[in-house]
Amino acid sequence: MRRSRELKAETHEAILAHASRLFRERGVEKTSVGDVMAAAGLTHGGFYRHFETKDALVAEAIRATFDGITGALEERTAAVGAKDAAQDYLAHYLSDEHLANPGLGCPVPTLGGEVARAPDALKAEFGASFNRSLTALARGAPGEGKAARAAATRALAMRVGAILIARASDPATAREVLEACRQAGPPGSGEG
Amino acid sequence: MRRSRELKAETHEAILAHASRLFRERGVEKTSVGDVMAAAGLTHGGFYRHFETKDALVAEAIRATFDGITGALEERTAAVGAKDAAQDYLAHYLSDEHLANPGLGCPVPTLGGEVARAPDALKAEFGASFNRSLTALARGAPGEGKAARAAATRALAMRVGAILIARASDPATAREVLEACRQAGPPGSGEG
DNA sequence: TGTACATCAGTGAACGCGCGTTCACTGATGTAC
DNA sequence: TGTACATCAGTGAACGCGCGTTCACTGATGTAC
Repeated sequence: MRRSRELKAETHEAILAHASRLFRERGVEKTSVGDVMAAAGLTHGGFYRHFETKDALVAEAIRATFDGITGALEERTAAVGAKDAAQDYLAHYLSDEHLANPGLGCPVPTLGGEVARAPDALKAEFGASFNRSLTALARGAPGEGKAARAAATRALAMRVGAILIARASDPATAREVLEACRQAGPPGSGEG
Repeated sequence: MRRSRELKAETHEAILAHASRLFRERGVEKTSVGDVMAAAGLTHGGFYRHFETKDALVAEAIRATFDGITGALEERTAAVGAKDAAQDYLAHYLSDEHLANPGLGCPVPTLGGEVARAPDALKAEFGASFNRSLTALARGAPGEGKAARAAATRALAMRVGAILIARASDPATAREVLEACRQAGPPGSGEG
């Protein structure tokens, strides 16, 4: 049953993609290696031909998830400019769609808590990946250099907190929190 | 080995207090019933004289944790006024001390992700408890009624996101994110 | 290009382990008289 | 107030279960000649 190199690479990507989604939907601890492999249409035993341990998968999946966001921001920046790309991203962040689809959304609210308790190596991976996304976002923030980056950081932090609170609460509270944060406007515009 | 009613009540409170701390430090899933009981100086078997299930402990611990914050805010409001109480709380939120001590800190960054994936009943408990804390905080925010509450929500959401990102990242990224958010100033002051 | 052999992607049973929960038990506390 | 009995807080062994990981195996792919 040996597969070709190309098929193996496809399998590797499929495992990563399903892991990325499942980790965000259910959390890392509640997602078993078997869950990920079954989602990819495989059995659990073959997992170790692709990753040394579950922890290695977690690190690679986190990087892949952030890289997807960074890449999408860069593509959108090329298409409509950095400012609109950043504002679109931040507006969508507080949308009902993002609220309802953690498996397709930002990994910070979904995985941040678990990563915070993980070994330093994973935090380094998370921090580095997060930084690349932040850099892409900051290109669309008002001001120069550090000031723009700080404004983007504040804008993103508020939205991360808002989504985290909203997802952990009843629907009425979720609505109120998102509504309050939508009123903040774009980064650097006062509150935001 | 039966204990008096008073001793049982003390045991109950001790279990709750240790659970509250351990859940915030390690997460709910990584904290076993045995861990909590051992921290309280007991063996695991007796747990079920106090709580029907681990889930019941989680719900009670989350309520107790938020109630502690709400109570502290109300005491501080009585002592120094609502505005200073709120500003002190928000300033401390972004402190290195809060960053380094999740077990003593706000339960939103530590437990929000796990609660987001929990049954609706727990989300309702979390939302209701969070709302009481937010109400206490909003008494110190500028403006009236809904506007003050919205300003307090934005100020808190930004800080929740900041601490979540900082704890999940390497120390350099953590420092940068906290520094950027400390520059936001008090709620309603522009960025907040 | 064709052949013989080595490699290895994926399978599925099995492992050791920690978990939440149950249960028989102990003996101090609570209660009925 | 004193006594006899019922209750039950806490103990520690045991349970069933799901998990991450290992391993012998299969057979298609890769490679050496």
